[in-house]
Amino acid sequence: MKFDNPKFKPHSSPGFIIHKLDSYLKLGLYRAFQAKGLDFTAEQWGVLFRLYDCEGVHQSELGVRSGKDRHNITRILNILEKKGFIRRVLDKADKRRYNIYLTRKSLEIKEKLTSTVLDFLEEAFTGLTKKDIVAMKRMHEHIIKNVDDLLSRIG
Amino acid sequence: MKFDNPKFKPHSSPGFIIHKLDSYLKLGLYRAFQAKGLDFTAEQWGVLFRLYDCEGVHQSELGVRSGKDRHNITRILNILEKKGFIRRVLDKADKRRYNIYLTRKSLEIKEKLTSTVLDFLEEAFTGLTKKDIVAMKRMHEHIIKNVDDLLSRIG
DNA sequence: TTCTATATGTTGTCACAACAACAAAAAAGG
DNA sequence: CCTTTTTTGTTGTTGTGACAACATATAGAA
Repeated sequence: MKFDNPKFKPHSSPGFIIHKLDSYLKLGLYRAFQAKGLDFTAEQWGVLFRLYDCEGVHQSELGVRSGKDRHNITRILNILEKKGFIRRVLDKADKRRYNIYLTRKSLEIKEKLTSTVLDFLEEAFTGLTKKDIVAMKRMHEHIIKNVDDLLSRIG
Repeated sequence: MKFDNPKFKPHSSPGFIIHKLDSYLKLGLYRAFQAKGLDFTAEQWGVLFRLYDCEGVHQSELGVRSGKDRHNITRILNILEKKGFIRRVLDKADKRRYNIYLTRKSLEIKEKLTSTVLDFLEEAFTGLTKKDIVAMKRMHEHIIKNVDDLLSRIG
């Protein structure tokens, strides 16, 4: 009964804080990109950065690896394609699939993107020790697992 | 230099995990509501629950208190009004303002909503101690402050 | 082989966040 | 008092997440 007491208030609810935290991190990273003339959202960066590791996979696979469903990956890839950062190539063996490849343009900005993200993270996590961050991450993953179990049970 | 090392991977980035955590908490709460026949998103609940404490405030004030800007609060209130959970009442003294009031319907489901949320949180945070949660929340607020400072500086 | 089920990707809808532009009302300044 | 600025709320656009429906292609079962 961690929450069932008279002092429970929505604005101090863990969910409320976590939502705010996520919003701030996304907005902060977006601003950090803007400040360096990079037109990227946190999600677009997430997908592109994932591609640096697994170029050539098809859309659904990329979605799984970057935590997006196939609907959302379609639209994020539309944007990245329009901006010239990725190419869709129809799979010869399975004509349902588009395999995704990087362009020269996206390879050229990889370093700048990555260092911007690292600088931002350094600043966002200033004052926390590595140990803190590891402990926090473990708790986050624990909660995710709890909710995942709950979702599986509900269906 | 907490992040600047060869092992840095996007899928283990704190931002990635936090985004996933936020998504799961919102989806989990939405499902928990659905399972009890309650048609509420996490955000709609957040605004309504805030109103239980400060009925009668005007929209922008409600937005500040529930962490939404005035654009988004307008749309969330549109939904809550359409569903019959709130009423907009034009302020006599300041005709720019709509003060927001609860309806009988929203008062009647307050208990059911609240207990659904508390049950969900209990389950989501199973395995974490109160001390863990307090420590986690403190870290979250610390990061939020770091990013907030950064955003103020960038403008 | 043929019929059915599944996988892949697209499109449309709704909810939400961030942003710009707008109208109306109030406040501040002269 | 009148003009300018600010506040309040709305609307439109874009990006994202969750969902449903769809077409096409592949896989599996009869």
